[in-house]
Amino acid sequence: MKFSDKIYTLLKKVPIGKVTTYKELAHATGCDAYRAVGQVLKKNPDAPNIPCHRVVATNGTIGGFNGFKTGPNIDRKKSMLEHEGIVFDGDKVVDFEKKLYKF
DNA sequence: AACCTAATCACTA
DNA sequence: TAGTGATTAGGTT
Repeated sequence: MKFSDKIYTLLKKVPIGKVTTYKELAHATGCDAYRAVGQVLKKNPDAPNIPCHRVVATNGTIGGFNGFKTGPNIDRKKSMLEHEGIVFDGDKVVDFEKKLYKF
């Protein structure tokens, strides 16, 4: 429970207009459980308070969302991020490293 | 350069 | 205890 709880807390700390990666998130928790992060987010116990859409892959791509590696859900996520101030170039984030929230 | 495979960690049933 | 997953990195073609 510590791992997931940490993930939630960190994610809530991410300000609007910023994004984070699974790797950074995992490293912030102390483990490199990239996949575990996704697992925890998938469960998403506090969806409205946890911006899972601000979590992207390490290379800047969205990676996946809501169990869909690609498709309409991804577009939905992109729209949300654009609304937050994040710009998307195809499936990649523009100035991703610049907008990456560092813990 | 692009694609595919294997490895790794935590969580759920 | 065993299986799964919203990934990542590396090697191969």
